[in-house]
Parts: sequence; C-alpha cells; structure tokens
Amino acid sequence: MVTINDIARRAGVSRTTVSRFINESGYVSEKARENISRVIEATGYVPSEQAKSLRLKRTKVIGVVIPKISTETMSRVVNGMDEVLQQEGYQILLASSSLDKEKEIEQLKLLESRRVDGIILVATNREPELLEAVKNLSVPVVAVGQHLPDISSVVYNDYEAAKSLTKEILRAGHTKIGFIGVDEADYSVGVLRKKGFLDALKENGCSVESGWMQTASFSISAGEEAAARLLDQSKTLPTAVLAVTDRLAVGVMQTLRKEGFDLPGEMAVAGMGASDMSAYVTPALTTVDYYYEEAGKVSAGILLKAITGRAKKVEKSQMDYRLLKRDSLR
Amino acid sequence: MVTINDIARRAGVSRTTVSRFINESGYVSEKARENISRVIEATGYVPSEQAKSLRLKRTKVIGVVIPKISTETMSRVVNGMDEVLQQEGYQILLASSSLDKEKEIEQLKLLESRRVDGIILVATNREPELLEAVKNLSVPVVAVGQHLPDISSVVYNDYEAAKSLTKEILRAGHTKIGFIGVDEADYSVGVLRKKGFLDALKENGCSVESGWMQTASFSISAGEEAAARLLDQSKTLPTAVLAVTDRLAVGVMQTLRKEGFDLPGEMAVAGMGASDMSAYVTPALTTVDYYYEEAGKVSAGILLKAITGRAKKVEKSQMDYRLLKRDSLR
DNA sequence: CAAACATGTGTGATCGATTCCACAATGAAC
DNA sequence: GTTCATTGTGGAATCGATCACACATGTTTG
Repeated sequence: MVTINDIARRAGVSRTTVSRFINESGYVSEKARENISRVIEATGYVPSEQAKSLRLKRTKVIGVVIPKISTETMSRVVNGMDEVLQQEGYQILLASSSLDKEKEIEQLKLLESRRVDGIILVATNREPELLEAVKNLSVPVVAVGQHLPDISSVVYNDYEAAKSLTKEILRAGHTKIGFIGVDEADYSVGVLRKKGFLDALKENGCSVESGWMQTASFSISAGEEAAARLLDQSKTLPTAVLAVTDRLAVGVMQTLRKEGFDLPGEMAVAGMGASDMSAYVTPALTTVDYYYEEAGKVSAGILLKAITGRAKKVEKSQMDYRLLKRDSLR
Repeated sequence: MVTINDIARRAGVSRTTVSRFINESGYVSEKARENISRVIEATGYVPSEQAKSLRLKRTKVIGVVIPKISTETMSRVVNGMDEVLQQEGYQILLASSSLDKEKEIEQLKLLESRRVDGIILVATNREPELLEAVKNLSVPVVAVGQHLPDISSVVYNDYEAAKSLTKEILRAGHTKIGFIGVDEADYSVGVLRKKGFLDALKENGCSVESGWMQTASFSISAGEEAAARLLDQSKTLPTAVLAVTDRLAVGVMQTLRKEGFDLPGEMAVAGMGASDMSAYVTPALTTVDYYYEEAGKVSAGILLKAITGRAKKVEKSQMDYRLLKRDSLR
C-alpha cells in the first residue's frame, strides 16, 4: 500500500508538503502541486484514514449495535441513521448482538476498542449489566427503543400506542380481546405495550380471561403457535386479538384462517409496527406506525450533537406514532 | 482515553511488558502480572484496535457496499455475511450507495481509505466505471449478485431460475404470459431474468404481445402502476404475469384485485425472491427462493479465503435456487 | 535600511500500539 | 568455572498520518 512518504519521495518534496497539498492547508508552490498531483494520480494513492484517526483522535465511524440484522424494523432504523450520518461524513460499523445479552455487552466493548466516535444502541433489555457496561463507556451513547437512565434515548411511545390501538378495538365494539405479547425482558415491547393494553381495558371496564393472553417470541410462526394456544385455552373466545408486532399478527391470522375463521367477521386482528407486509396481507392489517426511519434519524442527530459537544448532557426524545386503521378490524 | 503508557506508568513497568501481558506473548513475572491487571481493572483500559491496526496492517474490518439498507434482500444477505465474519472476529463497515452509481464508486474509495481488510460489493450494475474502480482497489473484493469479470463473484442463477419459473407457468396451462421487469442496467435482474423468461417461451413456441411486457423500478407501487399499464396497453389480456421481484408481484396483485380480477382464477401471478411476505399475501405467492442468507455466507467465506491467502485468484460461485409453488399460480 | 510580512519548505514530535534486540540475573549442564 | 538455557525486562524503531516550529527567500512598509 502506497503511503504519504512514497508520494513525497517520488515527488521530490517532504511528506509535510504532501500533507499540505492534500489538506489544502498552508502554502504549496505551483511546481510542487504539479509534481505531487502527478505522482498521486500515477500511484492511485489514498491517504490512510486509519493513521489520520490515530493522530486526530477521531474516526468518523459510528458503532451501531442492533439485536438482529435481518428484521425490517432494524433495517429501517439503520437506514434512517445512515441517511443522517453519511451526510456528515460518518460511516456505520455494524454490530449484531443476535439477541444475546452477553454478546450485546461484548459488542459495546469491541466498538469502544475501535475508538468509534459514538455508539447507537438499539437495546432490547434494561438489565443492570447492560446499564453498567454502557455507563463505563468513554464514548457518547444514544439508546434507541428502550429508555435507559442517564443515557440519551429515543423511545417509541409504546404505552400510549398500545392504549390507543386497544381503544380503537373497543370503539369497534369488541369487549373480549385477546393479546399476544412477548417476554417482559424487553421492557418496551413486553411490558409497556401490555400495560397500555390492560389499562385501556380497565378504563373501559373490560376484563380478560387468562387464556386470552399469550406470550411468544418475535417470529411469524411464534404468532401462529400462540394463536393456537389461545384458541385451545380459552373458555369463551375473544372477538378480537391484539398482537404486539405485525409479524405476530400475521401469524395469528394464518392460524385463524387455517381454523376456518372468517376474518375480520369472526375475529378482528391488529398488529403493531406498520411493517411492509401489513398493508398487503388479507385482510389488510390494522396497525400502528412508529416512524422507524425517523427514529434512526433522530438518534443519529442526537449523537452527532453529543459528539460535537453542542448537546445537553442527556437528551430524551419520544417518537410520535400513527394509527393505521385497515380491514382487519371491523 | 487511557493508553498503554498510562497503564505502564501506573503499574511501574514498561509498555513492552504491558503489551506482553495483554497478548500473552513472552515472559511476565507474577508480580508484574498482578500490578498490571490491577491497574487495567481500575482504569477500565481497552487497547486501541486502531493503533494496533496501524502497526499490524490489518483492521479486522470488512467493508460492505449495498445499494440500499432497508430492503429485505439486503438485510438477509448482510445477515449471512455477519454470521460468518463475526465468527472470525471481523466487523462490518456498512456503506450504502443509495442506488447511485457514482456514490457506489465513492464508497469503495472511502472503504479503501479506511484500510478495510476486504470488500464485499453487492452490485446492481456492471458499468465500465465501476469495473475500473474495483480493479484499482488494492483490497480483495468479492462481488455479489452481478458477475464482474476478473473479480470473485457470487451470483444467483437468474437466467435458469426465471426460465424454470416460466416453464412452471406454462406447465400450469398458461400460454399468454405478461412480464414485469426492471431496467437493464441491472444485468442480473433486468437482463438475465428477462432472457430466461423469453427463452422459455420461445422453446415452447409462445409469443408475447408488446403491451404484456412492462418495466418498473423496485417498489410495490411501481408494480401496481406497471400492472395498470399492462392492462391498459394489452389488446388481449394474458392469463398469467411473471414479475421479477416479489414486491413487484405483490403490487401487481393489488392492482388486479382492485380491478376486480379473481386471483388466481382469472390471472395467475408469480414473483421472484421468496420474500417474507410472499407466503402471507392472498393468494400465497408462487416464487423462487434464492437463499440470500447463504449467498452472504458464501461471499464472506470467499473473501476470508482471499484475505488469508488460501484462495485461487478469482473464485466464481453460483447459488442454487428453489421453486416455491403456491396458490397464486394455478 | 531595518523591520514586518508573505510565501514556501522541511525537521521532528506525536498519536498508541507491536516487536526486534540487547541485556541481566539465575540456575543447570558439561 | 565457563557455557548455555530460561526467565524477565526495557529501549528504540515502526506503522502513516498531522502539526508546531524553525528557517529561508523575496517583497512591502515605515
């Protein structure tokens, strides 16, 4: 790999002059300019951003830790980040925790060792070990999706979103509503969405049978299985089901259809997340749009402010949401 | 940020000894060990991978250039890469070209300046400028999705896949088949899939009306519009439509349904790509699975072999495919 | 005419690690 | 009692850039 010294030698100047030429700082004579640019052209020299980073103590790289790469939510969030970061000359170093709590912490350490200028953590839990690890980082961090204490965070309004969606279901005349949730280790999706659901019911004086509430992981097939359990364990059947993600909702619809239910006539279904497919399944899925791209942009913006020192110590931002009422809810 | 020199000073040894301790190379006395590990513990020291990279001339970072982050195909491919790369201690530096040819080249240069150990390029075109740029890189490159001359590549069997899918449609009794393609700048999707389609028809003595063949971009709505044009411009209507991506196919189905067509009775539809949603739209979409995760894994594997020097100069790999026959084709 | 300024260039220190080499001390082998 | 491993340590060069500073020359300015 050709270096600045090679260029200097071949152009008959010192490396300082070459540096000045490249960075357009200080004086460089016309003659030197010509020589240098000719040599650079000939050799295809590209300055080492690496060496530069070491000297300047900044890398122009942002570490992004996400639970899983191949989910629509994540790719939309990361896309939003990239749009903002690329604008400012930053690149994204991707780290997937594969939904493993220890790996998540490991990845944070790894990013720190690479001296990234900042980290965006799309967290799925709020365990003390994770908080501890984040606190010990000597790099600005922004959390997305979970509200971490003393850390800048961008969160979705999970509680209110679930609550208004549930109210929408109630408004449609349903009083017996099933619920497909996820593990409570995921505070936002597992706890807050469930709480929003239950509070909306309580406020309207509705109650739930135990069999109506099921827990699943994040896949479509988990939704299918959870729906099967719901049907199996219910003494009386609900007339609507709220699933905390669109994928779960799609799974629920699959099972219901398989069991001969007329949708949405015999059973209404609602999801959350406004996934791509939600608009194209039949019946089109009623859901909540969380503006994921925007969340990515906002988090990147907050991080950049923190990096350039133009920020309050800790910034909290809550994303807006939007109900998408479609055919699956009547 | 605490450095190896700080550790050395506070532990009362030289930085050489600290380095030996960290890398478990050479001798370090029990006493020195204790001191050093105590100081490291107390300071939370993390060695700079950056400085290490400069010295060792390797970064353990792989650059990945993709056309767009928020597409299912890309996130699946990148996911596959990450699985392999993480195993070997590599991280992914993500670069999105946003479907812009110049930016694609720019990103390659940028990755080179960061001294990544290798680059995986998910290309959408084969323009001479791109080939030139790739050739000038002094970093191992693997191309995915397009067959670039003299560059290791992992390609999908686009021609055969389109051909067998078309034959499947013919086998189902259709002889008048519409086609929704994309711009020919994308050689794999634009040219090869169309060629597969046309060759299958030719071999079976079928012909196409001009209005039956439409071109669109990659979105669902582009599929909707293309289908509308197809209906509008056809003198006699086809009985089946092949779209070169699932998203286009879903768009086609939307338009057809809106126009009152019974699916698949009055019009069969097939897509390509085995997207997540393909199984859950109604009717379930017949499509071709390209094993995207696997393509990511294979490309990462080839790149790693090239980096460690255990590779043939140029390696070409063609991915397998699999027909998924579902309800949308009768 | 001396001082001040503009133009142009190079030396050497620095960023934070690794590694070659020299060198000490100790004990074992011949 | 040399010689030779073994154990243990640190000095200095190195990777590829930036930058403060010294220095040289030519041109203005008072």
